[in-house]
Amino acid sequence: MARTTPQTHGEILAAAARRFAATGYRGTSLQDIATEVGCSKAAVLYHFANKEAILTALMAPAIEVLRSLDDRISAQPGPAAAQRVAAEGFVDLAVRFRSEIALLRGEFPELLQQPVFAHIQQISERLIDALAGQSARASARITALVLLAGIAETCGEFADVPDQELGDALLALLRRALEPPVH
Amino acid sequence: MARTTPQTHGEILAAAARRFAATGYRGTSLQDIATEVGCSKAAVLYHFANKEAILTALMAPAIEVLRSLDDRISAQPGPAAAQRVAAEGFVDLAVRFRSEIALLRGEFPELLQQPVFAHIQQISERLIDALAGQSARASARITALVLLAGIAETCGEFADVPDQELGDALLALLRRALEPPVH
DNA sequence: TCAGAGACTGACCGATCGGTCAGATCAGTG
DNA sequence: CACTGATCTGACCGATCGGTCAGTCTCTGA
Repeated sequence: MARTTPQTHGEILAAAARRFAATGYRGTSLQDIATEVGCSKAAVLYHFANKEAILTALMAPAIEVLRSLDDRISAQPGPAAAQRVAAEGFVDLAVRFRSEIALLRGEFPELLQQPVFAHIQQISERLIDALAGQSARASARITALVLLAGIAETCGEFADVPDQELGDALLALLRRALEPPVH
Repeated sequence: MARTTPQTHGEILAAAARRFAATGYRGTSLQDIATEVGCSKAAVLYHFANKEAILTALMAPAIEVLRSLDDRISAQPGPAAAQRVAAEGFVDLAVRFRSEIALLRGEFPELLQQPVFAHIQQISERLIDALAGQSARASARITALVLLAGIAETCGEFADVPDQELGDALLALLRRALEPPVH
């Protein structure tokens, strides 16, 4: 059963992604991942310090893109421009990283409290502000939060829809649904 | 420590609702609930057959309303009427039972597979069909799913918003966002 | 007075969790 | 040949999980 290939690291990541997507982060044990890879649980923990490190490695690229989107939104001159950039950027992120986002499905609240995702919560609040057109109206904030959560929660379901089509549908939805900023 | 009052049943339900809302169903242990009530874990299991029975008792009223909404939608003469009834009925349900729905946050996928919620999955698929105007277009189905999931996932966050205001905002959002049925 | 029912407790069970550890295997290097 | 470092294993750890069980306490009605 000894594996001579040192590519186990990548195999573990791929297996973990499949299991997390199927049964969630909490619902997946290290033994589940090890079984899927075909190695021992100890081998998994040889390549990764702990279970959280596996999730971190899987989410790192998406988090980096989210961070840069946050910077771009902050650099916009006004609420209207910020809303447009936020909508387009978030849809692009959701489409490109839908499989990664799907890993977090239903566990956003708990997972966001882990130190790795410490900044994400603040970023998502700024994202909601931008989508709501910096408006303090309750309806604008409700709309923004529903759309943000809805897209994040469901984008993983559309694995069979082409990027272009999914992106167009989501962007059209945001354009119809978001309330224009008061000026 | 012996409690002479036989109202523990209700206290357990209330405590479980608080804990489930705070840390989710999986993230709440029977011991957590018992500690919150101020009794032993065995006492909790004296009043309820098992952990799932507590969740079932908490969700029963909301499930009953969802079932009747499903019936009302099926009785509509055409896609346009069905879409309108589905939108209004779902918003009403989300607003009235937002605290109950919040208990399931992030655990819909796993919880829906439990026998208690066996029918819910089919009902929610019919709900999506109705909201999508019975359309087979991908964009219509994407829109319906995003809105349904977004509302279900977030309605618990607006505990401080009055029913009327929340309902108006959500219904207005649905009216703006949903694609009209093809006829 | 006392039997019995309802309410409840503490101790315990097997299973599973994330994680540790000593050691085995093996390829490469001098 | 000896040695080293990377890879991996099986056995094990303490903690926690949902759930069981025998027995205790209190109240009530005959």
